[in-house]
Amino acid sequence: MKDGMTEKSLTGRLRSAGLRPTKQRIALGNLMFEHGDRHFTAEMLHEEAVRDNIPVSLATVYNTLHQFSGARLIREIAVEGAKTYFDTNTSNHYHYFIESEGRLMDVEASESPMVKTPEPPEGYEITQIDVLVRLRRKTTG
Amino acid sequence: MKDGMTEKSLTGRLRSAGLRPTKQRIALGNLMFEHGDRHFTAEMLHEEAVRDNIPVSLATVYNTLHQFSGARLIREIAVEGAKTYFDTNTSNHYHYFIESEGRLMDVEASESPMVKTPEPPEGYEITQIDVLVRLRRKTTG
DNA sequence: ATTTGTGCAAATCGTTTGCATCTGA
DNA sequence: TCAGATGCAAACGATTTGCACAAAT
Repeated sequence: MKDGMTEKSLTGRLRSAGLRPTKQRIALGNLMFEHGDRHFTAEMLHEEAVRDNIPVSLATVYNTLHQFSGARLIREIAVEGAKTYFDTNTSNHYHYFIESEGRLMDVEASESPMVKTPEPPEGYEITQIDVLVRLRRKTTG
Repeated sequence: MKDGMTEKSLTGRLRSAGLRPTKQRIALGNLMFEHGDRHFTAEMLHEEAVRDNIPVSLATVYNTLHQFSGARLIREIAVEGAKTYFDTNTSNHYHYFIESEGRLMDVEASESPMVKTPEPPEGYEITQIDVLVRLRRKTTG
């Protein structure tokens, strides 16, 4: 809403991906992208949409997230448990995960662990390297 | 079966963890540990047990895996999707994951990516760093 | 008009739980 | 004996699916 350009380029990116720019996809896209880099689950995004009076079903949120993921507009992050997280930052970067809060954060580039790409086994190539730095609240003392 | 020592020390390790060395736990422990480092899901281990005529329910397999995990005899690996993987190698090491096959492998120590521990955010401490190297079959050509 | 997307509810999948029964110290 | 373990089936939570209805080109 705050920025016509954002909406226009989102529409264009959807079309390039062969996705019709529907009300729901535009609205969800705006929610995802208008506040910078974000990490969320399908359920979180759905609740946010509902709070914003965007009529959209959870099934459509899942569809949209997977379609956006396929179009490389966002990416999935493997954490664990049942929940799947999504990230609007598709560039190469790593994550902190605070287990007790179920919260994901980007590792700042300056703090980013240096990962030397290993030699993959014969016949295979590396598609991606995920680094998850697990955190817990420091016990005072 | 092949080695009395293995079974004896497993019994001991179970006792130390406050776990009674029951038929099922011993049998599952032997399955897990007798072939060196292994990666598996609860369901894989259950099927293997059934094939070996070890009477054990899937619920008990889950219980056992979590108890062993709590006792640091094995560890969980976050991959993604619903499935949880377990690893008999509890030392610090990283993994390859072949998505198309759902298969996990250890990254050989010599090939291990060098990860520089990042500075955690204020008030938090790092409990673990997971590195998952995603692979796909190389297309010939 | 035709194709694609959406919403609902039911179905699925991995995992967990409640509870009656069994087992090991 | 009896606390702890097991097995079954029902319960669960996240995600997916089938299908009738609605919206986009």
